[in-house]
Amino acid sequence: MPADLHDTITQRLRAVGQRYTPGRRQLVDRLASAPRPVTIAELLDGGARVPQSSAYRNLAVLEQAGVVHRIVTSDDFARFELAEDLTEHHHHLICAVCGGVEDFTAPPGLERTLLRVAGEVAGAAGFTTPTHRLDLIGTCPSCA
Amino acid sequence: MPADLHDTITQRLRAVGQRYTPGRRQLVDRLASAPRPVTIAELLDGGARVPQSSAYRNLAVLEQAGVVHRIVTSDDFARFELAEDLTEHHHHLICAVCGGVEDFTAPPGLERTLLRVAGEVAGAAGFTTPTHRLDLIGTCPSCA
DNA sequence: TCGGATTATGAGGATCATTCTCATTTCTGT
DNA sequence: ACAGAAATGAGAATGATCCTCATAATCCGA
Repeated sequence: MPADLHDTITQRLRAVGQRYTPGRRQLVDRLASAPRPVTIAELLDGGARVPQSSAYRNLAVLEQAGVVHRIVTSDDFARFELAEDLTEHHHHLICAVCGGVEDFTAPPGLERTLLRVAGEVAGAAGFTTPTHRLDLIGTCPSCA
Repeated sequence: MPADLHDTITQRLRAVGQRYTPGRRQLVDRLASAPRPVTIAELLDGGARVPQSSAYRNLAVLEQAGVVHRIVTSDDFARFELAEDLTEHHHHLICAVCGGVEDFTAPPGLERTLLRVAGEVAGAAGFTTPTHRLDLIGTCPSCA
């Protein structure tokens, strides 16, 4: 968590004509301190009073600014995390039963290969600014 | 597309106590002939009359039987494709703007590495029967 | 092959995460 | 401080998805 995290976020919000308000900062703090992607329900329940409509609206704004990333699994709840370039590159281990998500980091060799292949394949299909997402799907211990 | 595709599907449905009815077969045929994952809306619009509630129910049944796979992107529409072991192992190129999905196959070397890493990471986290999903995220030509 | 039990179908209604509306509050620049 | 613009929050509206239930199709034993 860089010391200038909030400065970086301020800049990104400015770039899309948005302010870094207290409510948005509160959301960012929650996401930064969570060890895994967080659902809206978790944000609303977890202590601090965050109005539902503001949470949705501000997460959408933060997503547009490239500050947060929305993750959709097979359950009905979207999950949010800080954008990778604000934390560190990682991937997800997803439970096919309950939709739960865990973080993990891949070995450097695999990442290198992924980066190269992503560029090649995306280029061939005419896609621009490619990034990649690697999910491992299985059954988590509590659903086994 | 194996000649015994429908036999295989019949067996998988039987295994979960379900029948391979004409309506379900129609859905499978649609998915088998599509070059990319298909949305419910595309299934409903595309010529043949498929009642909405039956489409949802039967796709859920086929998913439980391991015959079809549900793909969720950032837009509001779930997409469906035949399970990988009924077609061939492949991955997806997803447009971050419109949510559109294209298929692609990864080089064998990358697949080998992915398989190994998936087993290692999932095992360490206590996840069972791991599989992997590699998505390349970018902007498609029509959204660029 | 026939009848009865079981399962699938389809039309419409219900659900619920998400998004929108709008009156009020807060911020920014002067 | 002030005017204009943007953000907030409570509640209503939206819409993809799922459920209900009466009808129709299928299976199976005799």
